[in-house]
Amino acid sequence: MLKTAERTETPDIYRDLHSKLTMGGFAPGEKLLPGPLCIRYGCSANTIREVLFRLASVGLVVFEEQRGFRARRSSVSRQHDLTKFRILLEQNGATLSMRNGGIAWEAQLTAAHHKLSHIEAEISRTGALEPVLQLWCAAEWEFHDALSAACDSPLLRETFRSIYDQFRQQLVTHERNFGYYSDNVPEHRKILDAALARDETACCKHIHDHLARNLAP
Amino acid sequence: MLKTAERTETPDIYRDLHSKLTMGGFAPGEKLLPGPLCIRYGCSANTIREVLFRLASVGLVVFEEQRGFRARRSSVSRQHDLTKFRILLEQNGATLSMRNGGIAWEAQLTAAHHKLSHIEAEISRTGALEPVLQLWCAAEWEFHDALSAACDSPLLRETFRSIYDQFRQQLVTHERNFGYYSDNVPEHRKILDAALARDETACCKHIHDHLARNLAP
DNA sequence: AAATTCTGAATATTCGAAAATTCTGAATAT
DNA sequence: ATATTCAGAATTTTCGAATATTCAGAATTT
Repeated sequence: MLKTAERTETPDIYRDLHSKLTMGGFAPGEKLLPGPLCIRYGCSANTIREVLFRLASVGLVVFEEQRGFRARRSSVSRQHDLTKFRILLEQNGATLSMRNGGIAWEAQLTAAHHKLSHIEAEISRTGALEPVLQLWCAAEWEFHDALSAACDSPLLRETFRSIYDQFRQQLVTHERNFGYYSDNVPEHRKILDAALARDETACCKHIHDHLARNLAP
Repeated sequence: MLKTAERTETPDIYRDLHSKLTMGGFAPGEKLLPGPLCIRYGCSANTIREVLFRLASVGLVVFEEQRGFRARRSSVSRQHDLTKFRILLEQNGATLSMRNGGIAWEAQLTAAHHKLSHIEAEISRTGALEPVLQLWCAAEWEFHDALSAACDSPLLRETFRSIYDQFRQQLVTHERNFGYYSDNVPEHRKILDAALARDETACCKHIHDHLARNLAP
């Protein structure tokens, strides 16, 4: 009924922190103190605590009994682990989609790729990622999500969402360009073509190659 | 410092509810009301809420904005999804373990199997699962966990733990015997032998066959 | 010097109650 | 009959304060 102007709704707090965590708004391992966050969002410690528990459940935040919450620490081995696990899920999701998916899936995947390639063409042309960063992130997720969209496994998709976000969170701490590479354009293309051609082997290979550079350092 | 006799520690509440949820202590979809649980454990609604959030993060409980917590609903399609995902993770974890694992892993796996087969022999002999139910559950988990123990992927293992528990939670609602089958004995044996022989194909096949009956109904 | 104990400050957790929301079923209207 | 409205009850969510725990550095002891 009565709502203070500065009061932020709980789901909004969740979204805002989620976005900050996946876009480099916190340093790896940084303590997430209820105090300052209460002030920032105009709510009580309990509400912050609840939101942080929910972020912990998708792996972006780590909770330790009696010592609060931290943004995930980053490490090379974690980067590798996330990459390998992501490859596993994405290859499997795509393979199942290629088997189950029909016209609707092809349309969804093609549409997602079209949006993404349009944005990536823009980035190549201007040479600047910044102005379209939000758009690019959303489009890149949408494309990769669409790959698994017809796999018919809620568990796989939910797990993939979580792993994708953690992967992204990890990446922004290591790389300057939020994980954007100019090679993305042909790579996304190859994945799309193989998927539409129902070439499981090729599609898995291209997914692997697309992500493999994160296994190097 | 001063602790009431009936007061239960938060980690204990978590463990107790976790165990109830995976052992059929709640009906599928049953509402988990803070009120009664507060009384049961002698704590405030907030503490219960926190524990339920943590159980939601491992998938045993479902949280819906403004309408509280429920034990997971069960369905055939969820059973299938859990089974397929579990097979994927377990095959992958075992395969990686066979490649990375050394003597220590073999020893751990053998030990886990030895315990498990001892208990299962006991069950076969007496025909009664009940008296050793807790032991059997722990041993069955330990064996399946040991399969992935040397896979060198914390993410895979953590995800597997969560899926295994949800699988179990699902099973107890459909089956009378908590998922115990007399065929378990030879099946576990085959998995063990293939793993020790580093026969990846055979091991994956036996893992699949061991779980495949959950894809039927 | 190294280890241990103390101590105040900072932080995390829990509480009991207030506020907001959803649910239930009876009363009314279509 | 079916649908809609509307209290009252039950439940969820949030709050502000009280309690308990951890942390960091000074003081003490080995």
